[in-house]
Amino acid sequence: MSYALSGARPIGTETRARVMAAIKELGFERNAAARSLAARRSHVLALVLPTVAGGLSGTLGEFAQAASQTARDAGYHLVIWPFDREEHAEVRDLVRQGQADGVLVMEVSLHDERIDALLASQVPFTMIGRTAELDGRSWVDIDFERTLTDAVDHLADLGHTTIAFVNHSQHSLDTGYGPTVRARDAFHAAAVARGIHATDVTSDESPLAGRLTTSAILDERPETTAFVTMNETATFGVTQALRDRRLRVPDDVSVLAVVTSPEVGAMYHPPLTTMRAPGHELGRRSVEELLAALEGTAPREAPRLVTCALSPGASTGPAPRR
Amino acid sequence: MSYALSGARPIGTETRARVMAAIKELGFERNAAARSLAARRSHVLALVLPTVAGGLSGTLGEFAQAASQTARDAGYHLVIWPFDREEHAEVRDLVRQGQADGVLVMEVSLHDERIDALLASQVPFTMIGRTAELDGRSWVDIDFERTLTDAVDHLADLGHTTIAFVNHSQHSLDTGYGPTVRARDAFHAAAVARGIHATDVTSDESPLAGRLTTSAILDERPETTAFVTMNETATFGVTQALRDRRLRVPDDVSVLAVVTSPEVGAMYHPPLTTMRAPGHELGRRSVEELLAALEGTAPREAPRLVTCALSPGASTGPAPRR
DNA sequence: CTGTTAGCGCGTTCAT
DNA sequence: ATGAACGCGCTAACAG
Repeated sequence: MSYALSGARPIGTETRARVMAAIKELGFERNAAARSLAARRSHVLALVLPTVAGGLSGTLGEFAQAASQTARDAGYHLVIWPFDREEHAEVRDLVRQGQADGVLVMEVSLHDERIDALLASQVPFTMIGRTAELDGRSWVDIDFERTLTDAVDHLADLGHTTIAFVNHSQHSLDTGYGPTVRARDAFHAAAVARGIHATDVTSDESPLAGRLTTSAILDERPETTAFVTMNETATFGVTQALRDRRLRVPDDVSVLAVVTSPEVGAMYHPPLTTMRAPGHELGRRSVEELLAALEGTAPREAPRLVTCALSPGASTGPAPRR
Repeated sequence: MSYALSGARPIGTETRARVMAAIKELGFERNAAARSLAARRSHVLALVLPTVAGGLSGTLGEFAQAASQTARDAGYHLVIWPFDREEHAEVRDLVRQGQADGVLVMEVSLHDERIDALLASQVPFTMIGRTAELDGRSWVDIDFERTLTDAVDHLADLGHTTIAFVNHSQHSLDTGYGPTVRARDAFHAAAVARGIHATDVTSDESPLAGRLTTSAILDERPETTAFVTMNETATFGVTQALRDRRLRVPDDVSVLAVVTSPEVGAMYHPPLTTMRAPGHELGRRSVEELLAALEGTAPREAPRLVTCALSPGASTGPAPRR
């Protein structure tokens, strides 16, 4: 068939016109299965994530949109494929069966069996996040070190000397979830660098847990004047606990929510100062990485670490006089 | 090849064993493209939704999980396919090109061009929600009539006589978004039935909009003692406005959030009484509908309308004495 | 119950 | 610059 028309070799202008006309008239559509079979390539990228990863939150939406767009511009479809955590094999088989050409893996932990399976089968993939071991792996991630450093600096510059950090759950820490581990370490390092009295705690992803946690911190360290939170759900509890104690934000206590969005910050009163999760950038970059791996292009040395920018709200202010 | 083994016809126990052994040893995987080509069926169901439909919210997660599971049990993959609103043709072409066998369409409006395109091309689909016209269309939806009736009844039973309803945006009403239209109408009908003084307003999907809207209602109708909200984001503003005016929940004013989840309700203080969006049920039912259409099975007459159950919180109570 | 065979609709290579 | 032929790896239909 004259189907090389679809871009493969030089074509006569007139011939092309004839073909295009025929295509219109017959309402012709290229068959994806036949193309995939012949070309040995599905032109599908799979975005796999744990089932209901906190319910496909706002950040995911932004990420997926950017990734989707980038993929489309390159002639690929991005499809979101939810899997339970235990289904390592299924993730790998998506590619081995030719359903997808490559995989974007979200919510990776420091030791992630899905990644082991992918590596063992030589399946092309890019991680959103990082395993502990990195060589030979393609990834993009939030720069937690930089983000937490900036967060601590912001508060230290405002005169705060005792800062608490409300992290993700203990479970996520125990299972080696990268963001939890990295953020904790970075917070500590930044606090030491600025001579800050630091408290860090984990909290389950619920407002109630955040409230209890915050309450406990205030009991133990009443001199705490600032909270950095990296737990969207628990943050609701943090502000509740402050309200319970008649502590005003930001006059008595400052709250800085990191790796979230101003939109979420706007749900509070006053609106939270946030450090925005760079979902868009991560989405674009991760697809670029994966495509480079797929097409054998040299994995261009672009930044793999993306930072969260400070988005001023009304929840951080100068430390109160004592 | 003896591949009918994979379920198509009776097989000798021993033959089966031999084949299975060979499969293990060679690490064999069936090729999806070849299967699709030969069988003229991709075994993929596409869940299409507008790009960043409010950021793939919590309800979507629940829906997707259930749909995904149901599809898998039937030997299908459910893949989430984000599209911009304007890309009607692309949605249709997914199936025409054989990328997917059928489509689940989310966020359908009363007059939805995507649906028109699907109908014109005879593509199998099921709507999550309903167009105005329904015949020959497969759908499942939330029972807004019932939900709003239950909501009004709940509050009326508590003695409230003036109730305000905070709906989705004016834009969604203007563009004929089913839930917005149906909920408004149902609220009115229910209020009339119970002799309630009803106010209904639309609000943009932001806390600020919810706050201003609520404030305006309280100015105009200070006798309002209860709010029904169907706008997750704006509801944050509703409670802020009440707090601004020193109105206590539920002593002075009751708040009932419908078509949301107790988890979201828990982000409030006190926790909101909610009517839970039946994401799980909708996900399961919608895939069942679509599969019935695909496999030519008689579209079994199961309920297409699913109701939201009341989940008690602490934000509704008896109407205050005047 | 089991072995064999003919396409499915494209990409690709080989002629022209 | 174009047409023709082959085969991607399977399913389904047909013999045995």
